[in-house]
Amino acid sequence: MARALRKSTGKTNALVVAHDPTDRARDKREQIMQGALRTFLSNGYSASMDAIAAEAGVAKQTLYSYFGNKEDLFAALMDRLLEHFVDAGMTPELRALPTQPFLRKLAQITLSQMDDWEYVSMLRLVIGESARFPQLSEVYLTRLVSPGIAKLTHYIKENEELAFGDPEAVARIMHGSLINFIIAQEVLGGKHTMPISRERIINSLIDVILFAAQQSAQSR
Amino acid sequence: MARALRKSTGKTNALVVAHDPTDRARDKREQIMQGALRTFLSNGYSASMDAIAAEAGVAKQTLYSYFGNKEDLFAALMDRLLEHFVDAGMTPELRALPTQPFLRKLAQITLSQMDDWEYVSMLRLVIGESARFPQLSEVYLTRLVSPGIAKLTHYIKENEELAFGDPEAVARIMHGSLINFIIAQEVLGGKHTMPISRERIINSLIDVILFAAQQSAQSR
DNA sequence: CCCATGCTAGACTAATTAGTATGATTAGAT
DNA sequence: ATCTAATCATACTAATTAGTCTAGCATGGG
Repeated sequence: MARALRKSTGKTNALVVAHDPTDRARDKREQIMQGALRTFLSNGYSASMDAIAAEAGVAKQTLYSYFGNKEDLFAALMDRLLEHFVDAGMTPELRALPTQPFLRKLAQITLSQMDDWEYVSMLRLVIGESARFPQLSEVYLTRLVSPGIAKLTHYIKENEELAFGDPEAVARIMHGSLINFIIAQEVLGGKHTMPISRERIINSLIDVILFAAQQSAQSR
Repeated sequence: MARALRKSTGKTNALVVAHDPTDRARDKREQIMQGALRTFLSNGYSASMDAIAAEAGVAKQTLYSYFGNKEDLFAALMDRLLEHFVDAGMTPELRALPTQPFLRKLAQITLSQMDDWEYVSMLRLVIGESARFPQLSEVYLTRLVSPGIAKLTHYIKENEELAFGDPEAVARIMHGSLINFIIAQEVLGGKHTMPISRERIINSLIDVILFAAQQSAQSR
């Protein structure tokens, strides 16, 4: 990407946002990505370039001057989108909580993504296009899923209240049950067909994990 | 579907399978559906009618004489496919097993679907097309997921070794963690990116559930 | 003031696609 | 043998699509 190094050297226009050529390009690029994001997330990869240009409020030619072709645009977009969802999680203050509140908070944060239309659409897109774009799935797994599981695994290992024989497997089970809840309820519309509150899922998950941990500790 | 009631009244050809007009139509229909199935599962709904006709070894016109249009064909197909996966499960001999072997067997059966290309492709398709064909997701949830969870919930309720406060939530967690394992490992290709054996998942899931059940029973 | 650059609008190409039409071929029923 | 109905191969229409091209417009830097 031809991004010059120089920063803006002097602005002229007071009303409009400053427009260094570099800034200008960055803004256009951003504008395109916003429009493309909405369009792809709404319509899948089959969204037309005309529709994207219209949604972005940009000439079709401009799309092609910023991104060589549809696939490049899609790839760049999904890359950025996934980056955006990379879990900041496992913050120090979260880590400082006692086990039960920690697990509850973690589950709540995970499930709060259900309310994010972009996240839900992204999930559908990643799964739906996983045959055509295996690379996309791979990035999703590598950037989002794997680190999340790794952190949870590490937490379980470090926490002597959670003495499981196979921390990684337990982490995957916890994480998986939550992600699948999002898929069933939001992606597939289960909230209409077979609804259940997320509190019930969270409570039972925590109960099961903590009870099992106690028993596991006892039986060693 | 114009299926005449009369059965075949006399066969002539010894080599070729008997061809009552009715049987003939049923065979053609079957032939079309087989081809359409492979094509849709490989390429998603964007599979072309020409490709389907070719794969089925049938003239395109014949597709349209059996199914009014692409969407009808797709709907009929997915309907039948989902029907095919409706869980026979929870057989009497399974039910007769002690709790631990029962849960293990149930999990094994669920995860054995990972090895079925049709099942994995169906999952991808149902999720991927859930925005364009919400009806498809609904049928999937109603026919496959809901009954499975209901049966497991019922089993938990009836089994005094599994005294959970919220059997349905626990059933959903168990089921969800297994389905998500299939999605992550097979649909998204996690078996290459972040592999883990299904035994570890099954063992940990059973451990967690049984330990939690013991503790739950103790603490009441 | 002028010019370079990026943008726009819209026409255009070539390919693909759902669905239709046609005329030939086949095969079972009488 | 002949009639009928299904099927086939193929060509066609109309719509859509990715990607290109062109000519004009805007704007900020000199």
